[in-house]
Amino acid sequence: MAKAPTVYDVAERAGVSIATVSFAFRRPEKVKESTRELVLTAARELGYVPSASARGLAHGRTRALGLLAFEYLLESADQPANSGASQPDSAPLVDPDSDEDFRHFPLYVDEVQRGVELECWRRGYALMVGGRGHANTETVLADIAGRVDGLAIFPNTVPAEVLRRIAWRIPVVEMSCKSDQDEINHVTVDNVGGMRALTEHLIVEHRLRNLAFVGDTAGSDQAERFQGFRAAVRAAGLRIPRKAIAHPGGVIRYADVIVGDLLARRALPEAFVCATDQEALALMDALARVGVRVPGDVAVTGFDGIAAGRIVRPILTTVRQPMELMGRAAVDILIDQLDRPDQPPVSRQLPVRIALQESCGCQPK
Amino acid sequence: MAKAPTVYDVAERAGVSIATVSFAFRRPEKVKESTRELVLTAARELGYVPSASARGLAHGRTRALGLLAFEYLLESADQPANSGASQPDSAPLVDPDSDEDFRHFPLYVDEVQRGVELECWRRGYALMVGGRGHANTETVLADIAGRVDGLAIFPNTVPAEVLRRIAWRIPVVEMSCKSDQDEINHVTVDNVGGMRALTEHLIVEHRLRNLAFVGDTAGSDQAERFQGFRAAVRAAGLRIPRKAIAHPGGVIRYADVIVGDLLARRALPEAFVCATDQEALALMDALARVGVRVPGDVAVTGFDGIAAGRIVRPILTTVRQPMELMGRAAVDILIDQLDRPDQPPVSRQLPVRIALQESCGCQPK
DNA sequence: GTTTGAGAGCTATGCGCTTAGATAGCTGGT
DNA sequence: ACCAGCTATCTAAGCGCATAGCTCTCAAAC
Repeated sequence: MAKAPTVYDVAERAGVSIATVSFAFRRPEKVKESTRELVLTAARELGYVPSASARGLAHGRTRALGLLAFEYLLESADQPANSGASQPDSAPLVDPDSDEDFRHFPLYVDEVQRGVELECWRRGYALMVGGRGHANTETVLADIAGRVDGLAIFPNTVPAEVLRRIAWRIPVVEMSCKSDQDEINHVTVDNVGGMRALTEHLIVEHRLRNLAFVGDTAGSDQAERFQGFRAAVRAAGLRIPRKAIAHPGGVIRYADVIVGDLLARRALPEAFVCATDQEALALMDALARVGVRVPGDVAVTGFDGIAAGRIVRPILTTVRQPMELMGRAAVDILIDQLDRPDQPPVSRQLPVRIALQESCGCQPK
Repeated sequence: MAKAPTVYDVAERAGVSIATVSFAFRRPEKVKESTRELVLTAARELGYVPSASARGLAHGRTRALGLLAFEYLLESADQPANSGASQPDSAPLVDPDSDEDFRHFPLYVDEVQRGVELECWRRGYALMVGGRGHANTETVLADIAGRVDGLAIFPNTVPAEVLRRIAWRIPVVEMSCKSDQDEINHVTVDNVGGMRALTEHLIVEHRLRNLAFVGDTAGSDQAERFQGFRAAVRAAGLRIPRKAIAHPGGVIRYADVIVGDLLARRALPEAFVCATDQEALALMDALARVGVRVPGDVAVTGFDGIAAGRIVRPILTTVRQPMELMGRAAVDILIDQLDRPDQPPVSRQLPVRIALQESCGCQPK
């Protein structure tokens, strides 16, 4: 790799000062047309590419936003780059059926991330995505935060304390509902309303009486969904479950245990209303393994609207979040705060949609 | 936003020099444990976050890689951030069936991108993703290139000339088959072998004789697939189609026209072997609209293995690329070149797998 | 008692760019 | 002939960090 040419090289070649070179790129109107041509030509000939580091340092702005990705699946993230590449010349293998891949991607966060990307580009920003990798979250976060003008993060990925320190310097937007009073921006969806409407559907249309809520309710979004569920159950005059069905190790990993336990206690409800699609899918798998039919024996619903829910049979009934829109809204808020600093933190709520499919007993199409 | 504290602020507070602050972070072994504590405490209290711009400038390395995203769908990318967010308090709408979203995401490139991300993080790099937005490709590319230590790009997104200039400064890897002799790295899949195997399947298992290849064959990957198709057809002693079925405006957009034309000429083949999944899906839609049944009247196959192919009925038979792996391999190559400069360009080919599903006439499961 | 050498920390410089303010070259009015 | 008012360009001062090379301290070695 040759040493990269700098403004100095371009300036020398074009016979102007470095200031003119800089202006030729950033303030075309401040430079006479002819000299601008001169500079640009010299730059092209030398293969000059301005250093964003230097610009960021001098200007104080990087024109990049950051996103701390949510790493839901560290196991898979740890696979080395060359696994599977061992037999480059072997005959192609026939692989009749595998939807396993789509169980892991794209998830909720991936679609939100896409929204973040698209909006960043539309607004002329670059996007820096960071992930945990092997380092601890705080290190990675600082790494990203040091490179960008604003930061978007997924819920429950960063300690509030750390977040506050960063929000003190650059705008930060969290893509989840607001927890307590914080000085961070938020993009949320209508968790309560969505889950309430879905639950009402089960009660009114499918005449189900014995509904169970499944999922970890620690996250604030999940808690809101549980709240929406209870509101619907209460409004229908049904018995309100004290608590959600869950497992300390996570519903997804221990779906079999949960199902086995309910079966043993002959306590299978008429419907499993799950806090997330992923939990619903894991539960449907577990139910299938022990021969419980969905939706015949029991209805199952999710929340999010991930692609995997459309691939499985029965298709998952769920509440679809406007994921791309959430990402876009987050970026919109960040850029807004950059353009007009010292604004109070914003909280923007987006609507959701109910997607009635097969797993609740509906016959779509 | 308060002004961000710098090494100077931290140094002053900790009562040391800025060099010590810097060392405390980057070369922990060079400062005494106690002073390191002192510095880190001061840093934490001030909310110090090192500026990556400054570090990049001083050190010459950014520890970030770049990816120029492929923007297959500029229309959708142009939607503003607040569309749809207008009625935040309205009741959730019921939306019985919509898989439209998954027609656009995730596509082939999105899954590759995910591989790039995961591998970057695993290796301790951040990833800068750039997209066209409104600016022209060259501008955006320079913007990204100026920020990173290495660059990954999708095929046919950047003029070779521009690429060469950048590759002269930082390692570049293109995720497609190598076109001519160029000095950039490549990650490829076995386009020829995969398409040949799939075509053979149609000929041998389904006893089809009249096969048509559909798709733009300008891209080098697509050309290889066409080549694999012809090889299989020739080996079976069948008539080799002179050229692929295509349309100047793109198969995807003009699938209806193509189908209408074939129908009018009564020239419907027994199988449409498409160069990409997206083209296959567009074709299947067009066929459905005019009442041609798949796979009853005609078989259809794709290439890529995108999620949307699993969502439609019939499920699309296709050749699955190891997309995540491609992304990982690209990063692997880049980091390798960074660690050991002045190596010759690499080209790594990955194997593919045939996914036999419903659209070719198979009965999976 | 003097010398050596190994820490431990500091000084000083430069990375490549932006930009405020200085300067030089014109035009046109008086 | 002189000055005001432009315009086009330049000079110079950082931006925040990394690091080579230096200084200082103190203990071990002679």
